[in-house]
Amino acid sequence: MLTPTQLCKCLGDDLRLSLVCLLHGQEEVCVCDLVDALEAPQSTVSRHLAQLRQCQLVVARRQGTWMHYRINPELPDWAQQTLASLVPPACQALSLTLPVSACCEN
Amino acid sequence: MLTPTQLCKCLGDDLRLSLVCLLHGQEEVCVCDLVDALEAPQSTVSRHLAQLRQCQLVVARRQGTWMHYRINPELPDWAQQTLASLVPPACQALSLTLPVSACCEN
DNA sequence: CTTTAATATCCGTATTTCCGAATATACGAA
DNA sequence: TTCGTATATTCGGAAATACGGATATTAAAG
Repeated sequence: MLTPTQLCKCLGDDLRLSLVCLLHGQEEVCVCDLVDALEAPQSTVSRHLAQLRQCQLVVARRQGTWMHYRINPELPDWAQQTLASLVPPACQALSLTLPVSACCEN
Repeated sequence: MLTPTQLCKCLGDDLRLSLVCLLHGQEEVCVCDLVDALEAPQSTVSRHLAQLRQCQLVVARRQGTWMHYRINPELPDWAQQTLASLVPPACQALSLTLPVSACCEN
């Protein structure tokens, strides 16, 4: 189960916080779009996504070869509220452009 | 200025999150009480407090040889809201007993 | 000035975290 | 099958972080 310390560890890294911000804005985003948006190596993005998955912060859905990620909709209330407080200022601080443009159909 | 990533880094450690929880409950707490409450070496507590101070998460007031810490009352709204969401579940997850009993007379 | 108490800082070591190229895996199409 | 695309995992090294005993600093008291 997700603890406050774990959540903060997850969010205490620019790249992971960026991922969470990008996902927070919309239903689902696929990995290739995240790689594009962050201009980071695919292995780096994938590794951080795995970490977020392990904490249950995000969930993944496979569709063919694509993986679609989204914020875990079953997050406890305190975690959802934390994200709600943190994401808007984080988007600004990290200069993220939302929403992510979709490169992969669907 | 405090960024969301920095705040999360600060809170992403059991001992620092415990400190923040203990402080969030009351006006001011002095270092000796924090050391008592956490049963951690004084140098460790002091080092983490320095880190929290550096991020402006807490402020200190000297009174004689004692130092009294409190949550920075001028924290931006998003940070205050984050603490409000995070502290209650953190207190529980970290099994913290509040309030801290005062060993040093004011 | 000396001593004592409270707190901060230093510093060497141990641990954790991060990185990204290389490689592996999963899947659809031919 | 075999190939190509999307994504995940591995792995060795670099960088950041945590630890706590020893020491320094600060201030009150004698």
